[in-house]
Amino acid sequence: MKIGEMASATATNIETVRYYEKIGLLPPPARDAANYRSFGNDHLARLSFIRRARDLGFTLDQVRELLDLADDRARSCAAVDAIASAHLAEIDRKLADLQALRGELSRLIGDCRQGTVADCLIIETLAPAGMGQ
Amino acid sequence: MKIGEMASATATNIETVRYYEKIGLLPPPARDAANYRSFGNDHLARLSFIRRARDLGFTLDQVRELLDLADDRARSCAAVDAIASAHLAEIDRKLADLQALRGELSRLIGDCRQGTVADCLIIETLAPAGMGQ
DNA sequence: TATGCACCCTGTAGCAACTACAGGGTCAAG
DNA sequence: CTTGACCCTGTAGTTGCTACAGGGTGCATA
Repeated sequence: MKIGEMASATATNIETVRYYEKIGLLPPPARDAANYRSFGNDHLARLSFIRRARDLGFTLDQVRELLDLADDRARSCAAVDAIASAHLAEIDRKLADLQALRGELSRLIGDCRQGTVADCLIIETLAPAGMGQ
Repeated sequence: MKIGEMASATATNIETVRYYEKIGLLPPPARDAANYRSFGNDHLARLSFIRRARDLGFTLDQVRELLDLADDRARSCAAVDAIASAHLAEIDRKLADLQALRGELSRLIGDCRQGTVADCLIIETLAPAGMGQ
């Protein structure tokens, strides 16, 4: 199939497919007479894998590792589990950060009295004492 | 004060200070005889403002808007509130995404039987039916 | 006096993971 | 024969920095 077909089959941008090829995540496909890329089902499967892993928030480097591991069917699954667990820990860290942020920000907004900037508590919180007058 | 002093006073990288100047977030300071930047308290206050806003997750464009608003002390605080509220909504969106992701990923990891890759459920979930054998 | 060290300067390239052109070729339909 | 939908390569832009390379300044010490 041509690049447009494979891209839309995986809800991927055409440029992104070419980008994955360029960075070695997708092997270079055969070319037809017009020099158009000609992908097979193996490419489609690999691209689907990449997309799913990306949707789960894995980095491209992690995807690369997962793809390598997936190719070695006899190997222990432990390495796969390690990558996924590391990723989960990272997500938990981000969640905690974001939740703390949300708390601070919503407290700030809740305090807003809708007056002028001069006594805006949001600005006041951001500005160090004495700034701007 | 020189750049190093201001940077350490605000827990900012020296390069970041120069970067903020370059993109117009900090006004260019005076220079001394050796062409070193010479910052005043107004610069320090402005940089503190920027850092606090960044710590709250505002983008540099939002910080720029907030700084503009903060300078206009008579203006209504509503515009400030709008920026902060938009940011809060964005954080909530990210939180929801991340929580959904976390759920999927932890379910995946919980299912792992620690066998070989051939019957690894993580790989199986990522790979489309029939890939890799 | 030399020299070592901490500090400063400019300018450019790199990171992640794409996205968006510019400038061109190919192919089938009307 | 031209219009439109595709495809190609290659480069530059995005966000918010960070990391050099290659140089200058200023003070203390041997």
